[in-house]
Amino acid sequence: MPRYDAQRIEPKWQAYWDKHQTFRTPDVMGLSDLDRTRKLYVLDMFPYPSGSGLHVGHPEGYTATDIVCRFARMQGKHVLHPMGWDAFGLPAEEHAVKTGTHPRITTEQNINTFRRQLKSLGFSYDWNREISTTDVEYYRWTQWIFLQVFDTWYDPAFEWTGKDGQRRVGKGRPIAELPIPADVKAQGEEAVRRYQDRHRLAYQHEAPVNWCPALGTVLANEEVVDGRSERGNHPVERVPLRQWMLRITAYAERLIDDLEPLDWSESIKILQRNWIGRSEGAEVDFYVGAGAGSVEGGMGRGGEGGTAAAGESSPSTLNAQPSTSFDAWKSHRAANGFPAEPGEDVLRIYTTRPDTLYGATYMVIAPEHPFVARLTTADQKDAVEAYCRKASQKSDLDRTDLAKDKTGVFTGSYAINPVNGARVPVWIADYVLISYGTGAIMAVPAHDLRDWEFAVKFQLPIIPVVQPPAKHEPSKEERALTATINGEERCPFAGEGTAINSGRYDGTTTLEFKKQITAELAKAGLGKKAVNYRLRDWLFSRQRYWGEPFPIWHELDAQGQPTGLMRPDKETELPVLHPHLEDFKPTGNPEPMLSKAPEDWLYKTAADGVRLKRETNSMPQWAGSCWYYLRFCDPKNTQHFIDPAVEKYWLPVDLYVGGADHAVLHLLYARFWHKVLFDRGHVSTVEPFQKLVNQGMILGEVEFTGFWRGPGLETSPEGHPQWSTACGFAGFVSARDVAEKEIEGNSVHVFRRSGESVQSVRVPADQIEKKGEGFILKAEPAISIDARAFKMSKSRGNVINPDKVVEQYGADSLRLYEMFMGPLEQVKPWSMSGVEGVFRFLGRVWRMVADDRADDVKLSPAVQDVPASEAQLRTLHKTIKAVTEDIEKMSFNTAISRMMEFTNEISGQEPRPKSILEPFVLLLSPFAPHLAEELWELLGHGGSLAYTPWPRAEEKYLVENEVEIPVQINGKLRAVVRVPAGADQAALKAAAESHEAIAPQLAGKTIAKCVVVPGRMVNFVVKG
RNA sequence: GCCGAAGUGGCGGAAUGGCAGACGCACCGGAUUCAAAAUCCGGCGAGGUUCACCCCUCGUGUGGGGUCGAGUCCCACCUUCGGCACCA
Repeated sequence: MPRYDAQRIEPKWQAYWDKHQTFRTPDVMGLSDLDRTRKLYVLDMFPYPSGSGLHVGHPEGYTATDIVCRFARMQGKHVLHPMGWDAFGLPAEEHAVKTGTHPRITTEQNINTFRRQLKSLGFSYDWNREISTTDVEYYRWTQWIFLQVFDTWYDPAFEWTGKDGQRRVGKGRPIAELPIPADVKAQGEEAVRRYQDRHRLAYQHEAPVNWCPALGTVLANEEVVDGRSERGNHPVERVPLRQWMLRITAYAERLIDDLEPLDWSESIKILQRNWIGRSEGAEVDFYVGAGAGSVEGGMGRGGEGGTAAAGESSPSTLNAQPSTSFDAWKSHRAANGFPAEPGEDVLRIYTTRPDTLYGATYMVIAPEHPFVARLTTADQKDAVEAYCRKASQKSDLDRTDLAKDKTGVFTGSYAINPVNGARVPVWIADYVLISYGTGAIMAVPAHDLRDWEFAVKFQLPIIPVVQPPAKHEPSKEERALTATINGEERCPFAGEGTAINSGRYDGTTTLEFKKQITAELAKAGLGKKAVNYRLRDWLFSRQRYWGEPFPIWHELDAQGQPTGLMRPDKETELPVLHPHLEDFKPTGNPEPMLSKAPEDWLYKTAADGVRLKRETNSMPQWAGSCWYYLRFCDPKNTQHFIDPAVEKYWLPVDLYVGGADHAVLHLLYARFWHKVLFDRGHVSTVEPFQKLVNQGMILGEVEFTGFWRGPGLETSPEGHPQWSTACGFAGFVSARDVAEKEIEGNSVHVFRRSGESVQSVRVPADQIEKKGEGFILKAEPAISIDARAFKMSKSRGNVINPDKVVEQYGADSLRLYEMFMGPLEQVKPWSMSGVEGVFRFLGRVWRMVADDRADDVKLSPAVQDVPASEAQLRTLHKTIKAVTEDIEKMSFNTAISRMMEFTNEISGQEPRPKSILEPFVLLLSPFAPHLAEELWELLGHGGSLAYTPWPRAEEKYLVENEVEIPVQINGKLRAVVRVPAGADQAALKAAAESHEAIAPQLAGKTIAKCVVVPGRMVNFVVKG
């Protein structure tokens, strides 16, 4: 009695594909046909093999790509479809801390679980190409690429033609080609090396890390929540540490520009553009002199005495007499131009509104700005130091969270506005970030909301310099900042208009003003046009064990201290393996884990006698995922990271599918590395991923939540309060009377009327009905209930385990259900009865072909070698056409409905011609490959159908003799007429007019107009 | 706050500007069965009308606008979800 038995069929075909290497991609070298129009590279975002195994979210994207690949193979495409593991990362290391198990062992176990699970779903990966970022032979090349980045500097002015044949400006060039200024060269070899190091795309920089003293370890950003450790809720400090940075900002412009032609959704492109955050404006130097006082001749350095001089300045008097040293400085600038480095006598600021320079009434520098000490006068010293200390302890989050309240402190010093010679006080405030622009701003309170807020709080002068357009209404935010100044209600204006109080520029429009003043400042050597990015350089080091070690050595002096000079490992010395560690306990200080390595790993003496210490930071998890798509093309190559001919054939990835959570960082980082490799001639395309699709998240089953006041609840075995009918209904309050509140970081529900807190409880669906907009309790219709699907999480207990689904319904059902749920890119809730539904469909397909009453597997007696009827052929070819088009559009849910329609129609018929069932099985095969293979075999074919040509929809079977055409009167449907398929306008109109339901309605009325669309519809517009 | 996506039956969803609700789930009725499971057939937006077949009105978040005709296009707003959030 063989029913549809997924448990029998699926392992059988998985073993068959394995044994026959059905999905093995032939090597490019062995291909006679290198026609690139035939190649298709389809890539899934490879998973992090976590200890909890596969999640139902994974097979969603993986099934979609698998369908595309199986479909493409049957259309004769040469498909590359690999899978691997993004296996470095924290959890394995944390497990090691707890149990002492080496992360490599944990990782291997997890990978084995993932591989088994993926194989059980029947994906057509070429498992010969499986790679893990933790493989020694893989990260050897990750380290190699790092060395390429290390060996590169960015020349923004370089004009060249890339491997793609395009002419462009700006190139990552070998460090050996970096021009060395004569004065640097004169200082000797060491100075040259340090100069080069400053220009590399991989460079070192002091940056704060999250150091948690209680845990004795450095934490990743995602392990820090609200300034405390996620684990244990201990305080986290920000301590500066030497870090590796990658100069991604050098590529910001190209990362924006090259986005344009890609086949990505516009919203992802916008997300990336916003992340890069390009802004255009000007850099302007404000003179602070040798302490903003007087300067005798030349451009003397500030020095120790500088701050004292500033202290002598009179307090905030705008438009005071410019000092003579300011004049001297200006003429020096006019003669020599705007210097690349600002020097010590000026504060360099960045602004997008150079047109508001006349309204600058003070300046602000970030607490970390290098000029803080210099500009602080003796009497302000204590206040400034206290402020900066406090600021350094705040995390970025604290600084932004406290946005409502501006803080700051006056340095005691003044700067001089280059456009009008006004003396403006210099303040320190943490609303200015050291990491953006120059870390210093000119404040124009009249036209900047933040500056306004600050100026109001500290009573600094506000000078309007932009006249709003005549019918300007202040925006919401502007109005919110309304303040009483000198007895007058005023608010800031951040928009564009015409200049006032701006000397000879009065009357100029904002746009024109910007252009003019930028040009004039440039001519006077006081400023220049500048572009800034919100994007920061990429902090590329972690203090972990389970990441790629850096192939870098630090030179040590006689005392064993690092000199700051570095030596990369030679290519032939790669890979740099992990040192052996006995235990994985944290170091107990902010030093990286690898500093616990044995001496012989940490130190060596170079041939020239210099003592060297290894870099002890490790690379972030992003590193391995930045280039895996390249390695998949040539995973076993021991000579190159990828063979150039292979790269040229397969790249770019034609379709890349993954979660939207990687829409920004992973894609940006990978694109950046790809561009560096392109500039250095290692890859032939500018972009790695031609088409990108983000699958939507799968949520848990819909839950109904009620709110309960007072006692009377039961307790679940896990100890959570629980409701059942036995509790009655008296304790419920309406969901619409409940508000969500944050109390000490936890969200709690409170009853609006009394403020008392209430319990949220799950209510079974059978207690609920729909009323109007929402849901209510059947028993208590006044009580409204929340209905929502939540993200799957262990704590909520709504996680669906794919293994269980496969066990109960089979992989084909899981695959089909995930595709049938709705559009791939949409967020959608899980529903077990939906799985049941597609399972029943597969059962119907089975019975349409196989005899489920026989004792062994054989064809249904209704399936016969008889010619198909016209109607059957039309059904088949309509289905072929629709399914084919839907797969091409990646509209898998509608493709499946089409196949259901076919089955509904054909399965009841007898006899069922083999000739229409066979093509149908082929249509089904990308979606439910195991069942399709089994039925294909049953229909008398040997071997796999994986390379059988895809059925073609033939037009001749699609034409209908008669069609139904809707007839409307005044746009409302009134009848349907049957007419011959090719009926022209006149015939259609005639048929419509004479229709028994229409004729009486037209009688005696004037037909004002008649719209006839052949093959579509007829509409009479009548009067009277 | 800014940017993006989306609001269609009880639920998931379908509809090149042309018959709204395909397909599936849930539910209801029937057949089969000793009975059940499984399976098969039928019904299923709301309201009205009718013995019945039929037919009519309303209906795609809200309000407006264009069109012979709008779920689809335009304007304004509301709600939900995602991202960013002192970036000068």
